[in-house]
Amino acid sequence: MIAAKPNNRELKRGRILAAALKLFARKGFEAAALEEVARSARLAKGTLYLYFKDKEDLYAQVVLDVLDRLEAFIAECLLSTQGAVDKLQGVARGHILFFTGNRDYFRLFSSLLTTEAPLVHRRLMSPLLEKRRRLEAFVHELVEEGKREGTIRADLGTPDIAHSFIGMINQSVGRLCWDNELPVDAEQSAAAVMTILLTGVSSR
Amino acid sequence: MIAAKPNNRELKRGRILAAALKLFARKGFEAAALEEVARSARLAKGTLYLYFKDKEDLYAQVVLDVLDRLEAFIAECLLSTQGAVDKLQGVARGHILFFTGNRDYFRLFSSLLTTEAPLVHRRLMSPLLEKRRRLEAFVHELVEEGKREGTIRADLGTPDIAHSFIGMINQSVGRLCWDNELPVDAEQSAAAVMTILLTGVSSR
Amino acid sequence: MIAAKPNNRELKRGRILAAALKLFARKGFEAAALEEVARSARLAKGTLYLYFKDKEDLYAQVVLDVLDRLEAFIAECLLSTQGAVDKLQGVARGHILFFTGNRDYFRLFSSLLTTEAPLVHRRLMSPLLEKRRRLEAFVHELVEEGKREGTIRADLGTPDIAHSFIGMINQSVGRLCWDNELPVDAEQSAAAVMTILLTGVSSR
Amino acid sequence: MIAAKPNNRELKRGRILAAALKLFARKGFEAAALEEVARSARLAKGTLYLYFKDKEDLYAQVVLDVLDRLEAFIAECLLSTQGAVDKLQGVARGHILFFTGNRDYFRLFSSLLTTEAPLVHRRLMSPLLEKRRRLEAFVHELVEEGKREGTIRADLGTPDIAHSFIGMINQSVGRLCWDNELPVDAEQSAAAVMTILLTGVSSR
DNA sequence: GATGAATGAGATTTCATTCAT
DNA sequence: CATGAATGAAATCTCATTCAT
Repeated sequence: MIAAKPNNRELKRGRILAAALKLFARKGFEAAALEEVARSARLAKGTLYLYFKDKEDLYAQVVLDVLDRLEAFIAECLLSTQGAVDKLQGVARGHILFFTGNRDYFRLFSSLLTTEAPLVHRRLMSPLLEKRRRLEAFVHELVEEGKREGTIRADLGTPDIAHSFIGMINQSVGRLCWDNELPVDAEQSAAAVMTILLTGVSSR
Repeated sequence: MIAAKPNNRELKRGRILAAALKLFARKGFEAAALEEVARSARLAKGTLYLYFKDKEDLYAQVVLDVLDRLEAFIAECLLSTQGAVDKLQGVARGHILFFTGNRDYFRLFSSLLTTEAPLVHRRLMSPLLEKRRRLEAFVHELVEEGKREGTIRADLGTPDIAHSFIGMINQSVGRLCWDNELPVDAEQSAAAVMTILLTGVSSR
Repeated sequence: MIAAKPNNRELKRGRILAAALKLFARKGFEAAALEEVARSARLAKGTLYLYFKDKEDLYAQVVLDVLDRLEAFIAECLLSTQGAVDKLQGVARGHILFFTGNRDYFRLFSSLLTTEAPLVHRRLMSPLLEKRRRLEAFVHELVEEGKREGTIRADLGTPDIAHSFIGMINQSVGRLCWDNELPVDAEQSAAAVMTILLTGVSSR
Repeated sequence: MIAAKPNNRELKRGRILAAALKLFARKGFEAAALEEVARSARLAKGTLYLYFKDKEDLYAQVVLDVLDRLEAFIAECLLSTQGAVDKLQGVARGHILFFTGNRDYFRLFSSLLTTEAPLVHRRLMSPLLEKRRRLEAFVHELVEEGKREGTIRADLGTPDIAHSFIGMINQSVGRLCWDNELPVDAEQSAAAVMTILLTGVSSR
């Protein structure tokens, strides 16, 4: 009984986040109207302000929420992996599965890089960028691990390798998310990325 | 005297495009205010409408302008190249040089993928997407050429290779454009991308 | 308490309609500024849009409102009339009383015929024209009734008679509404119209 | 040769007046754009201001021009008439012919009564109202003449008769101008008006 | 005289945010 | 806690008018 109230609050907060995600992802920060977020969450407009300070705060929370889910999902994908290369493939599979599983996640993530408006307020954005950086740092680590294991070439710069990997995954995800007609086969896509990353495309 | 007028007109049109590029790139389509574009171009608000039908038209022209420059620049970078691999490196160098030369170009280009609002009006966006598709098609062609030459492995899917290449370049450009402190060495960056793409990161 | 809210809403809607009527009547559709309507209704500009979709919608509602009142008023004027001629006189008295009672009604009604701008949007105007047509149709009916009764000459075209009657009333109303100094005696004016209509002005 | 220049000026002034008439009549004073007037007159926008002080002045001149034509046309219609009743029929015929001959004349004339915007500036509108009043005064005179001749009943008020007549004509003209499908038979319409006016519609 | 580019005031409309209930 | 009516700042776009050429 005592637990019911907070649960209720969490429930509504979740409804708002879900509604806001959909709208921010599809229309962008500026064009998304809080009116519609509220309607979609079956709440009154004014109620949003009981859960979030303002529009930017709501946006930040939505993004943080998605980043949390991404991190958790990736972690789960890595549970039964062994070795740096296997883990990298897990990261690739994880990303592809996560984003193709809900394309709004991807749209939001993409716009994260470009929307400058909320970026102005660094205090809000810094935790977001923090999170993003941690994901990148994790890939860095895996590459380093691979080098130590001897499975990854030591003569290439770790940042170069890490960014190549991330770029290939992003593109892969992007292709699957934008082209609606493509059948999504995360396993196959992750495998293709790993093959090219590991062995290169040169015929020798 | 007769030549002065059209020159003048082109001049002002250029001022508007430059001002708009800066703003659209930094704030996005929605958040960019025409008032500020006008002020930045040292013209009155209403004057913009003598050169562009409305905000969307202005946006479209800005993007078309940038895409034209990109295409021309890439073409120039490919003049003295020989063979598919060489040309791919030229494309990589071209992209990196072009976007790091003016970071607003990159910001605009990124937002092109995410901004949904103007996408609604397909008539405006279709030529833009057309142009983007042509760039991708060109990379596809180069990969095929490489396969025919025997310099690129035939056992990998052309789309997989092409998208990996594009993803790596984008990430490379993105890194250079977002991290202000990085010294930009397009030559070195393009070389790193090509090395990884061609020979892979596996130690075997 | 529960009843207070809807009442309040209706009250404000009425304030807006009244303010808009005054302005549309005096300045016409284009020249009337919503800013002034809002000020006159003691509301903020944006509040108008909680009650009406846009300016055209507001205009349409104002006109519909006036037409409703006119119809109701005429109906009331006909309650104790007997026979076609008596009813026609009732219609004349009703019109004259209604329009001279609030000259803005007349101004709005006049502009209804001439303003082209909102006419473009037929969906809005069609119900208005519908209403106007019904009033005309009613006069037609009365004339037919008079012919059947034998009180109105059967050798004249019903449309000619009806339009003459309407024209005479309109002019009468117009004269009373435009010339401010004229004392308004609806009874006398209606009687004069009916005398001329019935017996003509020829000395034989 | 000396006459050519002023002719040229008169020619252009005429083109502007014609273009403005069309636009003012169809869109009303506010909605008519001088840009379009200029284009339709095959002149530059700024040139209009060499012929007219401002938009209101142009509007006033257009209306004066139409009123002049109307007066001249009516005068012509009265050349071979004899007696008050005959002259009144001439006036009716004249009006109907004039306005149905160019419906823009009618639309402008109608809007003259309702548009308040230019009315504010009385100095401009007073000559217009002056002209309108003269036409009404002329009808008054004819009615008085008829009374003196013994062809028109002396027991009815002259203003009542005059306004009835004018109202009937206006309605007649309006019907013919608004209903596009009606065949315009000025002769027949004028005759119907005169019959009803003279003999009334009562069966006794 | 003629032009048409430039101006900027002003109009409509949207929407984040507040607050009385 | 929840509501949603109200606000008013801000944005886009139009157009009468001016003025250098």
